Amino acid sequence: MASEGERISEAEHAVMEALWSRSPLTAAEVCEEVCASRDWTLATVKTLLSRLVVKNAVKTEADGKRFLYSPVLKRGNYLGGESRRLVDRLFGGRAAPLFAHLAETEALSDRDIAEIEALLETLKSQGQVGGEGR
Amino acid sequence: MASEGERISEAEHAVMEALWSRSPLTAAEVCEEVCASRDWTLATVKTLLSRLVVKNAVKTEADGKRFLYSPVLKRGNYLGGESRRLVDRLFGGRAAPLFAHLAETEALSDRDIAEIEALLETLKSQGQVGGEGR
DNA sequence: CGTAGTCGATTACGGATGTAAACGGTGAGG
DNA sequence: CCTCACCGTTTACATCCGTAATCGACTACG
Repeated sequence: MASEGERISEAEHAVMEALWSRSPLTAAEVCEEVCASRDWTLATVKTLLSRLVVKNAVKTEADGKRFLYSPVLKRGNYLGGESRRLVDRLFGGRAAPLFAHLAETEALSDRDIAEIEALLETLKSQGQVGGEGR
Repeated sequence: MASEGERISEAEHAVMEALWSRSPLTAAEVCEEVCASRDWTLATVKTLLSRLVVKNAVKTEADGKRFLYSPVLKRGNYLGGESRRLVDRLFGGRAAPLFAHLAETEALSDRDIAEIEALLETLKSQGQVGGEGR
C-alpha cells in the first residue's frame, strides 16, 4: 500500500502547513511564510524541506535552477494519523475519554459544544460508524 | 504555581502508566509490568525511572537498600496536557475539528458517540464551560 | 570572461531519546 | 570477615531533532 511510515517532526509540520496553505513554493517563499513566527533562517527551512523530501512528505519540481516544493502527504492524513496516535497511546484508542478530558480541562468552548452536537446528529442520522473501537 | 515544564517522552510514559496503575513499586516490579510488552531490560527501566525522578514526575521513598517509586505527576494532568498540546498544534486550539477528524477516520465507535452525547448533556446542564478557546 | 549572488547539498553540533552495560556501595549468607 | 547479589548511579552510544554555517555548482551581471 505504500503507506509512508516516516514521522513528521514538529518543526517539519510548520513547513508542511505553509505548503498546505499554498503550493508550489520556493524555499525562500516558504521561509517568508514561517520564518516570521518561528524565527528561523532560510538555512533552517532548507534543511527541513530536504528532510521532508527524504521522508516522501514533499516533492520537488524543477523550475530552472531552483525547486518548487509541493506537499505529497495530505493534511487530512497527517491530522488523522496524529490524532489517532494520541488517542491510541493515551486513551486506549477510544475517543470518549479524550473528550472527557478536554471537557474537564476547560478546553471546550460553547462553540465547540454546539459544533460537536451537530456533528453527532449527522453521524447518527448517517448511522453506521465503525462498530468497535479498535 | 510549581507547574513542571519537563516533558515526558513516550518511553517514559510507559513507565508512568505502570506506576499509575499501581504504586509504589520497585524498579524490578515496574520492569515486570512493562518489560513484557516493550521488550526492555531492567537496565532500561532503571534509566527511565531516573530520568523521571530528575523531571520531578516520579518520587522515591527509601525502603531499606532499595527505592520505591511513586508518581508525582497526576495522570489526569499528563493526559490533559498532551491532549491540549495536540489540539493547539494541529487544530488551532479548538476541539471540534479534532472530533470531526476522528469521526471521519472512523475512530468513533457507537459507544463513543453515546458517551459523548451523555457528556454533552452533563456539560450543558452544568453550564459554565470556558467561554473562549484560550 | 570573471565575479558575485543564489540554490540545493553536505556537514556540524548540542540536546533529547531509546536502549543498555559498567561501576561502586552495601547488606546477607557462609 | 569476605564474597556475592542486588541496587541506584554513571557512562555509553546511536539516532533524531532543532538550528544553522559552509560548500560546490551555476547563472547573471558587468
